[in-house]
Amino acid sequence: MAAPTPPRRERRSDFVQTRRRIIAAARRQMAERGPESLTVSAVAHTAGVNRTTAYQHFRTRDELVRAVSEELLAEVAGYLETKRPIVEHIDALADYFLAHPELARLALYWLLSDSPLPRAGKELFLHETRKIVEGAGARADADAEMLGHLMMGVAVLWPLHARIEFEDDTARRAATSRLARELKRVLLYGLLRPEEWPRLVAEVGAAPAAAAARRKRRSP
Amino acid sequence: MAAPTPPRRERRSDFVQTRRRIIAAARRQMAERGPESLTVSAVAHTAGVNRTTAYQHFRTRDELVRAVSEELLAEVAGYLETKRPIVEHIDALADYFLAHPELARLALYWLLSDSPLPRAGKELFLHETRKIVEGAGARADADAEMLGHLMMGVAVLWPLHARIEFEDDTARRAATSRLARELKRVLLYGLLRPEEWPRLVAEVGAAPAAAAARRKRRSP
DNA sequence: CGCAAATACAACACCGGTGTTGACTTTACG
DNA sequence: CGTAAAGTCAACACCGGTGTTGTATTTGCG
Repeated sequence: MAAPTPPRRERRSDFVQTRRRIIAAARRQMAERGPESLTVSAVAHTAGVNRTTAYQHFRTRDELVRAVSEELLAEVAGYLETKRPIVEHIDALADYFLAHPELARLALYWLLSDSPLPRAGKELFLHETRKIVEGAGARADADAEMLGHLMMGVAVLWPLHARIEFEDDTARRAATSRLARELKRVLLYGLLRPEEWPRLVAEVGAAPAAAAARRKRRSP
Repeated sequence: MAAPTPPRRERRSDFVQTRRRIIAAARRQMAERGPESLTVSAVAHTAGVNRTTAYQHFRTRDELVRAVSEELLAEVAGYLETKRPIVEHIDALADYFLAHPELARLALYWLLSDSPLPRAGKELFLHETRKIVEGAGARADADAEMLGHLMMGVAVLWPLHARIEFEDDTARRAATSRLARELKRVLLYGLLRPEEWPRLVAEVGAAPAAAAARRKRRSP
């Protein structure tokens, strides 16, 4: 009576491997054309698996998309863990996003169709900019959340754009490091010479105090 | 012999007006769900017009999308004409993009499916950042093209994101002006305090000479 | 061996779109 | 009035997807 379900033997190895193959194919397809246009038929085909087999692993198309999404999200979270503070790994991050257009397409998909997961993804991102702004190295009057949106814009759009703009991977990576450099430059020094734009300065306020001041105030 | 085509009378007024209605409906639909998911059926329906009538104006779905796209592109070009230098109209621009999510969706559509028009749209945008960088008010070592990509990212993503994030228009506009302020702030002063990030400074180079120097060199 | 899980395959019902066609109605204008 | 353009309508062929079902086939393991 201990086990009303007799220990059913399972051919786990194959099952798991097939599932992996399906997810991998789905992932490739999501990288190429986005989750919206993922079709179970195509996924099954490129996975070298019958369509009905795919339906045995994922009851609906949507379930498949969600499975891939969750896998991706976990991966990114894990990756970000290893990169602190991220401002010192901008190049690595840029390369990472460039190498994983599925992320960009997924983010877009989320953005365009308000599903439950997007919050998690966005928070993952904003969390990082908040840490920077709240740290000692940033200017005092920065707006972490809005800064996050600035960053998110590039992070999402660039990988997709680069794929189209540059044929070979070498050129893509070169352009990406150019972008990363400009990002770093802007973060450090800004773009405009304040003395030439008095009207802007009036709107934003004069050169701000440093965030470091806060820390110093705490432990003088 | 002057007129081999006898002056065919045309009921222009209705024809033109119907066409307008169809385009307007298509535009609304593109703003809501993007050009990919535009369907002639839905457009005809919301235009209060029979589906076959729509097909009399635009032979294919694609032709309809292209017509709307061209109209939009022309509009943006016209709008940008009136806003020089654009850095002094960042709020107006932000509001404009926020009010026209069709643009963002179209840009995305272009970005994701390398069609012929995108170049024109992207160039329209990069043209503006180039003018800024080449003007006297920018720092000397800015990379106009890459800067353009930074800007394009927000310009495209923010309107879509704001639509989802904020229910009412007031909140949307408030958040947008917050974003605009942060953008201006970053452009003027950057985000990071260089003295706290020696490694970044080493990568990018020290505080750069001003672009104005170039001008002064030319006419001392 | 023999069982059961994992997979394959074909057929089906269903959906929502595209683009076409032919016959009908409305309406402005010469 | 008569004509032709503009629009309506219903029906059709076609496509490519989804999800289901019933019947095979392979394969690992007790």
